[in-house]
Amino acid sequence: MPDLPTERTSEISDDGEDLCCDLPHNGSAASTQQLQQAPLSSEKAQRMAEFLGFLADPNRLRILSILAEQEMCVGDLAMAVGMNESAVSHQLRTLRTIRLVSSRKQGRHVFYRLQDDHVFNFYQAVVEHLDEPAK
Amino acid sequence: MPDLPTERTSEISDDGEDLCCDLPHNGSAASTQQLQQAPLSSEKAQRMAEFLGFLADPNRLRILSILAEQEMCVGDLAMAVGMNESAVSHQLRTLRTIRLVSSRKQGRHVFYRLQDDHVFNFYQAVVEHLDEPAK
DNA sequence: CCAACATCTGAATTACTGTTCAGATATTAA
DNA sequence: TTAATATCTGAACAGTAATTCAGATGTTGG
Repeated sequence: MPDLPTERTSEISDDGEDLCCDLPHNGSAASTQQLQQAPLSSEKAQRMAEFLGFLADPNRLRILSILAEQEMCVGDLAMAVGMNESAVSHQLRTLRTIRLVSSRKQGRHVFYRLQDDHVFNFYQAVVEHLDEPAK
Repeated sequence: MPDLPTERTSEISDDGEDLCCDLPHNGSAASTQQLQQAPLSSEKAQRMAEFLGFLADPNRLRILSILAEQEMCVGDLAMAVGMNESAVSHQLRTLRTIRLVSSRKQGRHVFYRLQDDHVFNFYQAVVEHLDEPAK
């Protein structure tokens, strides 16, 4: 894990009386609390984190990047991303569970594809996000 | 990242519809591989996963949701999200390290805010994504 | 100076997640 | 039917990440 060079360059030291922490923190919860809309509800934050978490894996992203182009079966996917089939199958189960992909069976093969345009669009958004220049 | 060691040596077995796996997988890579573009490079997938992974935590999202509204210091953030200050500080260090937030020091307080509009916009995109109806 | 406060840090514990392994299920050809 | 293929599954393992804890650093007021 990267570490930050512990930057501690502050010369400001006027008595910051004007903003929030005029009182000791643990006693003045109420006064502090009225200042904004509540943070993301725990429940919603949970859903968001879950969704992002499912996207936040290199191998899953590579799988999705392929499925964004074309439908593909498990074995070929495994080959394309360089994982063994069991691992791919596990990941696909995950992706299927949360409805990021759907599947259709044909003979002994199971073909996977992105669940819908919504998924595709979001995937594209992330790609473009990181493609941006001067990041 | 291991390669698939499984050996498949068999024959064609068509069931009337031809898509990919007419041949055992490892022999027919070329025919299978007419992907328009290679899957996401490992390196890029890694970066994407890293970025998404940093977002994929309920507490970090709640912190960001607050900072999307206004600058805030550590103690107040801790109170707002219901974590102790040490945990928040750890998370903020993470967020600072990857440049999702920046900070300014004022007296004994350190105020955090979103690093830039880019971060804000992406955060909003995720929020809207999950706000969508009939998901 | 000292005491209270705000934040930060490292280490340890805990919790989570992805992969591997061994084997189960299902489909098809011979 | 059996053998080969394709996929799936659960359990164990390994690596990673988040939280807690105890204490360190820096800041302000008395």
